[in-house]
Amino acid sequence: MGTDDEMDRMHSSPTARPRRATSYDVARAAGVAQSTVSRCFKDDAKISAKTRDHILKIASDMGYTGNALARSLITQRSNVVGVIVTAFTIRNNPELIYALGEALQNAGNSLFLMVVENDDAIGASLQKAMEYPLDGLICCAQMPEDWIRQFANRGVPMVFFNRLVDSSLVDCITLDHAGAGRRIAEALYRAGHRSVVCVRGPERAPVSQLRVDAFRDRMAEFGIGSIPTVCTDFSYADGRRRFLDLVGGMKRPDAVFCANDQLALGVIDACRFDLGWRIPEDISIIGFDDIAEAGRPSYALTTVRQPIVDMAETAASLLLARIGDPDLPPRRIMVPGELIERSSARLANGSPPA
Amino acid sequence: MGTDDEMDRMHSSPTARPRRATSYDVARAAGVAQSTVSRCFKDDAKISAKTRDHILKIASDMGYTGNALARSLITQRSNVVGVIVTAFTIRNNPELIYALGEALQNAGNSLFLMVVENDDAIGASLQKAMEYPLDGLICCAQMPEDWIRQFANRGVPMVFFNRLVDSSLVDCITLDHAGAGRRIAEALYRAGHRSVVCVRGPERAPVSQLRVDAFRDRMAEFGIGSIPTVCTDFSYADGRRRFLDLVGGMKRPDAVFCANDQLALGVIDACRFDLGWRIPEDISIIGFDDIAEAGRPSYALTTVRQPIVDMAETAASLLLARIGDPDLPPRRIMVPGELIERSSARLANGSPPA
DNA sequence: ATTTCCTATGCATTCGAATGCACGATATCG
DNA sequence: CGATATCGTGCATTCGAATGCATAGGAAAT
Repeated sequence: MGTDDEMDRMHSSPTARPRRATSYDVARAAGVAQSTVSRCFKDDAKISAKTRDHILKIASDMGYTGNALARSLITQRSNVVGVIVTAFTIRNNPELIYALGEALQNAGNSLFLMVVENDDAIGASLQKAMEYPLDGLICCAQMPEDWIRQFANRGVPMVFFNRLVDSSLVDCITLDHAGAGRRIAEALYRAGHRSVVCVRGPERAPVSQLRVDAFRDRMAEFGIGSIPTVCTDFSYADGRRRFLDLVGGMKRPDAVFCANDQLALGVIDACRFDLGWRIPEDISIIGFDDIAEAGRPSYALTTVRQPIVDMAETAASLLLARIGDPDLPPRRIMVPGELIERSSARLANGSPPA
Repeated sequence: MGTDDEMDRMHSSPTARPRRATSYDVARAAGVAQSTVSRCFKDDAKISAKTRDHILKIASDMGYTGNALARSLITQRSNVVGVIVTAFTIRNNPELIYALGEALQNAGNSLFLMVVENDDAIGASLQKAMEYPLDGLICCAQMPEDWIRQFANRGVPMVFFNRLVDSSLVDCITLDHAGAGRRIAEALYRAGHRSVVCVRGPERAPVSQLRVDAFRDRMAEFGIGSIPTVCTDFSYADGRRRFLDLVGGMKRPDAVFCANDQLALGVIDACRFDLGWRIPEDISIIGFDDIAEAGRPSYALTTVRQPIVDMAETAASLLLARIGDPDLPPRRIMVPGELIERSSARLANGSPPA
């Protein structure tokens, strides 16, 4: 014979969303108090082995699982970390997402992902991130100062990834984009290249700015002041197209510096398939990032390696450390980019190109 | 002169995590009840314009934001959707994550991302997903039957992506992998290819199985029963290496069917750079997915297009629809794969290869 | 057998927002 | 001017788990 309770449940409307068992349900079934059930799932709790086993058995029979929401509400700790990424980052560095996920999950955290079209469209995501009591935030996009202050006021630790934020309230990890840009300028100049062009990313993309501006500044120091440059959306197709537009009206340049590898691949294909130029005999091409395709023999792209997985792991541990101790001094890590010499550019010391 | 309250805050320990303003704080400051503050943020609430403006002003001054946790607890609706993806999916179809994120975010939902190394390592993520009261789940990995039943029991709508689940409890959307596999077999056979090999994904990867098994079955129907096949981890490097192992001990085959494009790119490079075989004159190569690189002139890979962004959007709307109405009949959508003919395979009717 | 002590358990409160209900104030009508 | 409807607000409860405090019960010590 069922109790009234059971009858109630059986006769409830078929469309009613099934209710999950709560600690009260388990407590009632086990003949103990709710607090005792709660204590079953804490390691340090003082509870007799007998009761614990009894309750655990019943809990598992009923399919009971703690409710993370209720728990977070009372403990003031959600174990959820927000991650903000741009469309570009997802497409260009998918590995980053996976590495962040692994690192955070292994430390017992969950990942609240916010995707944004670009750095300017971050508003709605930040609003969401505010309403959700996140334990921390890893941001791979630019964030306005006042938002940073708001998060800081609420004690939400933040780590910026490839965005150097000028604030003592947050941690940063970034590649040394500028340093690598200079390095490339030096390498090209030393190898005798004098007529150089640049294929940038979007006008306001910080990463592209840093890379290309440093390159141009260093070249200017070498006396090479005029460097034809074109902006793109960072994609293969746009790189190919705009490069063709750029060189359409000029003498063939010696070398091209591209703000990322996708662009460089586009430029390579433009040279090979549209212009009939040989690489690197006719023109040197250098990219940035060292994505998987750059290493393939069809492209063999000379580029700067961005150790994205290492950086992701570092970002995660920076954040976890600060969650553990909010009073840590702000840290800003700058990772050097390694120049990977393949065969898309003549970099060896030699006679200047004809 | 500060009030006592202010003094308290200033003298509190520097390590104390700052407390965010609650609806009670706002209520006190505005001289109203907490319930009135709460009503300010609901559209349908009956509240005078005057009070609303007054409260909203104070709320914004105090930097008040609703607490999504507390709200979800009482409304039984979290507006958070779980997404489970494998490492392979992230690497191979990063676009999927972005498209899902966009679709879900535009509908007012947030994304709870769980990354898993492969289909077998899904357990921990499912545990997390259970504890979190998610409004729904999009799963791009295989899930054991009993877990599916558990989620269903709790009324969590689920959509499987590229995993055909034999359960009336969930929705599915998947490419017609088998159909496309057969299609490729037909195309190759019709073009005269008789000596064919396969480069598969991991032994137990469902997607690889469907594609390759259907291909082999169809070939068998044509009387081509023995098809040398090798398993890989789905990566470029493994594809290249294992293909070389495979063909090392045999006469050059007419054609290769690869379970995905990464593998096909590896095979192409193996032919070109390791074996010196011309494509497609010496050998036809067909891939699967139509990733970005497949379309580039350096590869010009003939492949099956998987419309991943469309599929992601469909998956999101399937889920949102079911969240809105749990009694919808289970739907299983099978998307046809379009054969994209580029120049890595001879498919035109012609004389059989020498 | 009595006291002491400790362990295991229950009780009550808390986290922050949503909401049904009651009630007071104001507007509307006869 | 009084009766009634309407609108706005407050009160109290709820969601589900965690935890400080009180206490019952048993074991150990005397």
